[in-house]
Amino acid sequence: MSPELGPAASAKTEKTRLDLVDAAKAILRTEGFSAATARNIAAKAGCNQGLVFYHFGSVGDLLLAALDNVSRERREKYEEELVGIETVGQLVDLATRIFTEDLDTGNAALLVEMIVGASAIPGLGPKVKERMDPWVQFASDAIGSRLANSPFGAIVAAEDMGRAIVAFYLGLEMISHLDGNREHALRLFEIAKQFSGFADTMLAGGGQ
Amino acid sequence: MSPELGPAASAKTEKTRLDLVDAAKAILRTEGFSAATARNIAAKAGCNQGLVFYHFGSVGDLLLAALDNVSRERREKYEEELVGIETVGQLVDLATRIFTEDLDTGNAALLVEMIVGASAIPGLGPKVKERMDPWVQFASDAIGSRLANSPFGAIVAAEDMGRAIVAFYLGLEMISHLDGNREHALRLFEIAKQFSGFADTMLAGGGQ
DNA sequence: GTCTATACTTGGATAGAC
DNA sequence: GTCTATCCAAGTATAGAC
Repeated sequence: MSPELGPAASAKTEKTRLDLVDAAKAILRTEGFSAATARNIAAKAGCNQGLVFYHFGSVGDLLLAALDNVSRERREKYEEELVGIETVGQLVDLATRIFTEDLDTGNAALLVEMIVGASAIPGLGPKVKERMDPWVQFASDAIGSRLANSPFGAIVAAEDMGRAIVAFYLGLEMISHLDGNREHALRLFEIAKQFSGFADTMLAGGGQ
Repeated sequence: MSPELGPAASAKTEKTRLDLVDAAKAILRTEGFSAATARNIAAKAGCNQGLVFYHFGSVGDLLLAALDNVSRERREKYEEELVGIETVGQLVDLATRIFTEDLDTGNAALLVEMIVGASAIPGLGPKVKERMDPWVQFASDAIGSRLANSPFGAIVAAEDMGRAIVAFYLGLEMISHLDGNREHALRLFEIAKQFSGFADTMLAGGGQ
């Protein structure tokens, strides 16, 4: 049989690509942008450094592929979890779960590293921004549809609120990361939970 | 006259040190951590690259000196502005002014760059953290003394609130920087201002 | 104290063998 | 498609002349 370009052959090269993406994700999560070099990533993927450039063209493009991968995974998962959420209390619970998970897996760190690290590679900034917008949108949608008819909705646009939430999320990751302590951040979610009861009361009274 | 180690001689070397610190600040503010190399900084300071190591020992220590310098400047300035602040509305006004200024001067960017970039240099993280703590403290003090007697004060510890504010501040800088637009962030402060009237009413009623 | 020169290291990227 | 070898650029840091 002649060497095929069929499923078997492409499956192997696809594995290499996936290994590289996974390795890039792992390094961004645990060691940060500055450690995400072609050599480091390839070593973790168990393949040669040159393959980064063969498959992705540049280190920057591999990192973008890693960011895309994480974004897709998270989006699918959390959009599923969003259905059925009614009260502000439930929304805060979901936000707490998302944040805790992203903090522990390192997904939040990956996001921060890519946003801040983007300035190190010319032209990377706008591409990272494109990939961040869906997250602001997700937060806006999650909150907006539930507060539009409330007193809050009259004052704050959903998009502004979504941006505020994402900003808070990113900032909390930075601080938690810096002092190596997630408890401070998690306590803030407990406080939000306490206020959510108050918010639900207002929504029940002031809604449509 | 023999070459003195007195005021004239030390004044010149002091100028070199200051030039290096100023250059480091400028580069961190406008080009970020990854561009803050000994060569870049020395070029901007108009002196030789080797002087970075002569005066500061390493690039990391020069960057810490730059961070110290910015922290001191800001602290002196803003503590002065804090006296006489009574209402939550005034507090929000001050916060807006601080944030706007830090955004436009690049001080907020410098802070973010140092926090995130710290992981690139072994041992830098804890030293940056030491220099961040006063900022959380400043925010805690500013808010804590004014809300301690309110319904909020019963639920939220001043330190938690200070951390939340700093996290929000850092996150807003990241997002504003990424999409090159400060208007979105500033709109959130306008919203906070609208709510501050509500808060002041509650404080007037609920406080001693 | 400041400069030039240089040693050493690391990282992006490509060429060419297999 | 994957590997080895290599080029080139940039960065930290030091030695030694001035």
